[in-house]
Amino acid sequence: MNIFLNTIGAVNDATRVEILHFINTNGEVCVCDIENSFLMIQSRISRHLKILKDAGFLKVDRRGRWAYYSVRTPMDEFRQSILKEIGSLDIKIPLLNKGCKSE
Amino acid sequence: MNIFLNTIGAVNDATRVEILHFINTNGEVCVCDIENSFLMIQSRISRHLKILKDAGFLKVDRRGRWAYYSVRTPMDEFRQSILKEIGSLDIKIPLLNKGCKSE
DNA sequence: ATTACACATCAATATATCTTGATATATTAT
DNA sequence: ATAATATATCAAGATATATTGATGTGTAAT
Repeated sequence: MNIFLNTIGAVNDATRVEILHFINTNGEVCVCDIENSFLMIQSRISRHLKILKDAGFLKVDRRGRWAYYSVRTPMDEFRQSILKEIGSLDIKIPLLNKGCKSE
Repeated sequence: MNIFLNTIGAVNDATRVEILHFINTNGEVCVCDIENSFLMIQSRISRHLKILKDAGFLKVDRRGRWAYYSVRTPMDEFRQSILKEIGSLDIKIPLLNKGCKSE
């Protein structure tokens, strides 16, 4: 039950649904890209990414000073059905706006 | 987005997941049966049933002074996948304990 | 070693949600 | 009409969750 509620709770927030859809659409992005695209402060983004990661939707790959987030693969059927449903909604997400000052 | 969050929010609560699983297991039940099986006060049950109904998981059939709740049919693929996932969890639900004082 | 950037976490506050008891409404039997 | 049962809704307090700014950690360049 706890795992279920954790999974469900992660997508029970408009901001997280948007971020998840953004990553699912754009593929691997780093935190500063999300920060720059959504115009939200970094700590807020970071917190939401942690929740989505802990719930099994995202994975992180740290390379250098950046943390690259992407949709976790492989993914179980239930989480896939949630992703599919989110994809079918007509959610407005910002354009990818690269935010890292050096690379 | 709002419909999605409403659907998700309805199953983002242990009590509601248990009630939903209970109805999915036992078929059509009336409110006093749930009240008597779960040993919860009536207003609490009623509130949760309303949320599950408004989220598209349950339907009501009023006959006489009773309100009979059951899983809504037909049900879209996404809600079905949620029900399926809940069914796969190992959720403890009480035995059906008929509670209506007359019938 | 120092500076700059990327990211994570903490603590306080704000906001939303759940629970509960009381109260209201509706139906049926007498 | 009155009483009893079934159900719904309201308002208050309790609890959980989100947001924010500050602070901490790690990496890379100078």
